[in-house]
Amino acid sequence: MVVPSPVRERKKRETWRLVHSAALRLMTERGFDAVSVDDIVAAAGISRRTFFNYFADKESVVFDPDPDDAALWAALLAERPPGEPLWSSLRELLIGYTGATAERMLLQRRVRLASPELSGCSREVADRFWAAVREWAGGRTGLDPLRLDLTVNAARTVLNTACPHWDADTGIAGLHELIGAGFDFVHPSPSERISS
Amino acid sequence: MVVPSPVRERKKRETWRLVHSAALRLMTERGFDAVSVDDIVAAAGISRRTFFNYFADKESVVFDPDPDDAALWAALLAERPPGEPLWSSLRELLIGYTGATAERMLLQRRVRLASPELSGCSREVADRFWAAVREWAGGRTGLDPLRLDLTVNAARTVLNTACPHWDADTGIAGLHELIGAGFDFVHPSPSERISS
DNA sequence: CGCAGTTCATGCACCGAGTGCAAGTTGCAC
DNA sequence: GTGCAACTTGCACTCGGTGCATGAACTGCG
Repeated sequence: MVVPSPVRERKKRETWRLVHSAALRLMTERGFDAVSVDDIVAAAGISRRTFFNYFADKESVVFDPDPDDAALWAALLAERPPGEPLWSSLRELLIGYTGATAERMLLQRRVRLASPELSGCSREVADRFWAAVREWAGGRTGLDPLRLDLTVNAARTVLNTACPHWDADTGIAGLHELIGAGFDFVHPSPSERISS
Repeated sequence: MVVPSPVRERKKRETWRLVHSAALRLMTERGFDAVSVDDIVAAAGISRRTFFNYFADKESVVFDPDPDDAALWAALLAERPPGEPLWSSLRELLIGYTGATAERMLLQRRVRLASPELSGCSREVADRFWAAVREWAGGRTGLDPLRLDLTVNAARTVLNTACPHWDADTGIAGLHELIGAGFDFVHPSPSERISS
């Protein structure tokens, strides 16, 4: 992939957002299962096949990050100070990321409320995000792979646990409070056990 | 459900195990995606429709607990001493459960190795198990719902993180070592933060 | 401008997962 | 036995998802 020309890229992002917003609008109205891919492509004015060029599957249209998000989280990762403990970095990262994508967090929350059938699905934000986080964290700490994964996955669990407890009326600040409380509560720490 | 007659129940368990073992045998050979439901039912000698009477979907045949497991984990939960901290209870529970179902853990692990397409699927053991744990924990502690969920989900994360790191050659003892290390490392604790 | 190369959208045929329904079979209680 | 409930089965159908081949749109270049 040799950096596509800006026009193509712009169109792709436009189409992505068009399909995405059409899908989420329908899903907040009727729920995830009650909206078929054909409904989505009809509403978005594209072909069924094109839908699957943009999204690997139907769930992805809910959970995939915006095309611009990769740049966003890369920036957030880059601005973490060198010596900062991993757990603190992850907290700030999630605060920053959810803050910057607040509208989409709220949208996703609304879709979830309208779609109880999605309750088993654990990805509050996309897998690609966490893959990037995992890779970044791997190059920054002397932690062994097990503890590294434990830490990153614990952060993911904090977010995934906080989201269902979030009352959307409290706004993104309410979510941030829950995330903060979760990070304080879980807080993995190397061999700092209180009682054996 | 008014306690079914023993013959019916025995037959159901037999069929469950028949289908389950046929499915997992095929999947360890060819991988999850390369085995269709039709393959499974042909190997098990039942009808396609019956398969879906036993399993909600194809993934369930890998991850659903054995019919007897509910009794097993109920027993494990019952034998936790009254005053025991939740985190310790969860650790012992997972040690006990994975120990008692060691063969199936090893089988699942083999299926996963043969099926990279399952990597995104996060349920190392079934959802019903964790639902039962969550309910049990809820009646045992003064923790608020958020922290309760954080604790239970953290335990789940420990297991889900430990499993991919597990070298099956080390046997179930190797897995238990990883689980123990994970529980020591994560260890959610109410406001016991080391550094602000 | 015209041309070649690439990217992308689309239609089509197809596979496999999962469901609703209605009819048949099997164990159960009396 | 008879009647009832649980279970199995086949069938038709919907929907998610893919491979492929074709055509349109955008690209850089002379």
